[in-house]
Amino acid sequence: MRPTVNDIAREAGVSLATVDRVLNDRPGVRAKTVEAVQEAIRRIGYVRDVAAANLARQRDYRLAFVLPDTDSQFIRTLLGALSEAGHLSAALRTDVVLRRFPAEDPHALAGILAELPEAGVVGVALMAPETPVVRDAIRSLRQKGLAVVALVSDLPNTERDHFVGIDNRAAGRTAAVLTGRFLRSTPARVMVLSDSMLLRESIERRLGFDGVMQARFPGIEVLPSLETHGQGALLHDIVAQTLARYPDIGAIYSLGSGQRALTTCLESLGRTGQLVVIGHELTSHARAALESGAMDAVITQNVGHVVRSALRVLRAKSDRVPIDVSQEQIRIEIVIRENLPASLPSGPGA
Amino acid sequence: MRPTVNDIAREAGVSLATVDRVLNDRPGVRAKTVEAVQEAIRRIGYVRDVAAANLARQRDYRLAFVLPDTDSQFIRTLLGALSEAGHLSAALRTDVVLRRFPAEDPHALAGILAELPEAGVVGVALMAPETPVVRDAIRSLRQKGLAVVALVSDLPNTERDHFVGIDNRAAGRTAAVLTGRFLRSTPARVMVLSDSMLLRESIERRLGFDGVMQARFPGIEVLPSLETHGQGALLHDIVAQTLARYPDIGAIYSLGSGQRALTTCLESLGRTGQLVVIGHELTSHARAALESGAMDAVITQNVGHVVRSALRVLRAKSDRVPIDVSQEQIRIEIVIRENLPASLPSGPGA
DNA sequence: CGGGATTTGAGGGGCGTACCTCAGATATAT
DNA sequence: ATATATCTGAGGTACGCCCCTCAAATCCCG
Repeated sequence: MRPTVNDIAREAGVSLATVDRVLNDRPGVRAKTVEAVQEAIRRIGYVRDVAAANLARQRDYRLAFVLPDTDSQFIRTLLGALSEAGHLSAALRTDVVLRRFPAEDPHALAGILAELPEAGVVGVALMAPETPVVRDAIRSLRQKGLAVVALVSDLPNTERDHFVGIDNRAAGRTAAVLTGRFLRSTPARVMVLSDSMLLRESIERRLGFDGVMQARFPGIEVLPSLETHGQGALLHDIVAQTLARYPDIGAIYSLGSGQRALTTCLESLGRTGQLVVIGHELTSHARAALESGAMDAVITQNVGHVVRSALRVLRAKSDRVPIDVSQEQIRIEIVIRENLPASLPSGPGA
Repeated sequence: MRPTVNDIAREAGVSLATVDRVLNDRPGVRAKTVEAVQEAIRRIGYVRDVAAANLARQRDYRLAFVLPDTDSQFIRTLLGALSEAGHLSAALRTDVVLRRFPAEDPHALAGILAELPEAGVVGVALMAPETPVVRDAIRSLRQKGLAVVALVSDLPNTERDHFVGIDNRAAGRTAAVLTGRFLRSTPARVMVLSDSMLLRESIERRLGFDGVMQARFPGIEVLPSLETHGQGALLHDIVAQTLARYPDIGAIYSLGSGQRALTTCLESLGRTGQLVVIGHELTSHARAALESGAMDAVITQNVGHVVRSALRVLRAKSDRVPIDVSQEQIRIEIVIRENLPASLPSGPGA
């Protein structure tokens, strides 16, 4: 039988009211008595029944996901995972609100963040670049008692409680090893594509990639990153020109998550399957590319896991309860055609 | 505000008692009334508050993990994950009992399974080979209302509710692609090691491996599986002899999870780093081997995830509640040094 | 249409916790 | 020692649900 508050009271020789005051940090208890109660708690191994507590407290976790309003494949995948997690969160007295902000406008983002406390939100999962305004907005949220986690893209110099995502340098290193080992002939060049090199993820991946390439694959030359700004036509031109200029390109490393334009481009150039193609994020297009052989490997994080982890961490932080570190670690997954997870009925759609 | 049982009563124009009878399948309600109540439930979108229900019902999930008593690295890792999950399960009113059975004795296993219902167990996670006795034991458990999941090793022809683990054929295919692509020179042979080819996992992995090798890597010859029966000395002799006999062996594929003997053996032969070495299951030794470069890749399943998934599924089955398919899917993970997850303080000990 | 069987309603007690009030006990300062 | 401030105990109500009992209402059948 699990010990209850009544057991604590008996064990500590105090009343239920005092135990309650101690448990919930209410004032009006002598330090000595607090001590005695805590000692009793330790002795009998009491663990608060969170379910009962939440019931009594009428607690429901109102959490916000704040994402840029860009319409990338990755964001869609994330939204898919979020709506999927939403179905089940009813059972966990959690309700999730979604806020989008103009990708290039930190002030708009700060405004949105500032409105959250009034909306009764107790925790925020935020995917955004780190800027001074955002740092201030986060500090202000924390001071108001909200829990804040950085999602996918870390905000290391802010007061966020936690980061849910992967180490992108390690992801870049992983991509480099696969590229290097998958390449058959060794004096070769690698083309690197990126939506934008202003994004922290892209920079970090590139750093990791270059580090490994220099140290372990001296026969491979990595070209400077080519920015495509999410524009398919631009990407097509760049890739075609670069391939023509360097006939010894043996691999393409795509730093961002937009894989569709790349695969259709290679298709139209008749180069599908001739190059090692490695990219990031398992979107539905990346999945199709793996299946068709247009891509060789995808380095990814399990977005379902990311979303669920963010929810769990926000609840835990909001309860001031420790998190299970091993469960909340997001792995850098390597996906090839052979270990592609079965796709599930509910796609990344709306 | 989430609707409650009272809302159902009001909406359906019946009393609370009737709602309760319907919700909990208690007798004494006309079919028509049942219908009306269910209609009301649907209309207002009622979802039972499982936490409150469990509280009222004094429910605690008594679950059993039944594992062979072999002392392999993998079992240790599994036990580590289990004890880790145990810490946190207090909060989920779950208590886990562990039962070990003599690996080669299906009847002893059946006996252990048969005792579980009397011990108040409501769900079982079982890792065992499928035999007729075991099939019968599982059927009997199911008939008594227990939930049964197969752990790591599937029991496809039994009445188990669910399988928590990976598709080992796909895992073998994955290993094959990595082996084939990591190998530098192509007319080459691959040595295949296995603790025992009687285990379903080994057979399935081998099948997957061979399939891909034949189809995609015609220049690679895969040798017959060599059985080492968990004996380090035997493994040493076999590996040494085989390497001497076939100088063109370029890779070693280890079907089982015992990687320590292999790496020490290669070390003593002075061959570390010269061969592509790929194995299964991320045990602490496999982790060390990846870090030192003694192994090139490990195909694995996240045992922490496996254990937590088993617990969630057993609870869900026991509540007759649907499971979240995407969350319960166990991925085939590819681990190389670069994406090795950080090791956590609590190792696979005790 | 009566009588027995079935269905329904009303209500209470409980699960473990939160949060409130008020009276009484104890400590502290003067 | 007294007045005041601080601490403590007793008890109640609530959360959403389960499970039980008993009486009243309704049904079905002959």
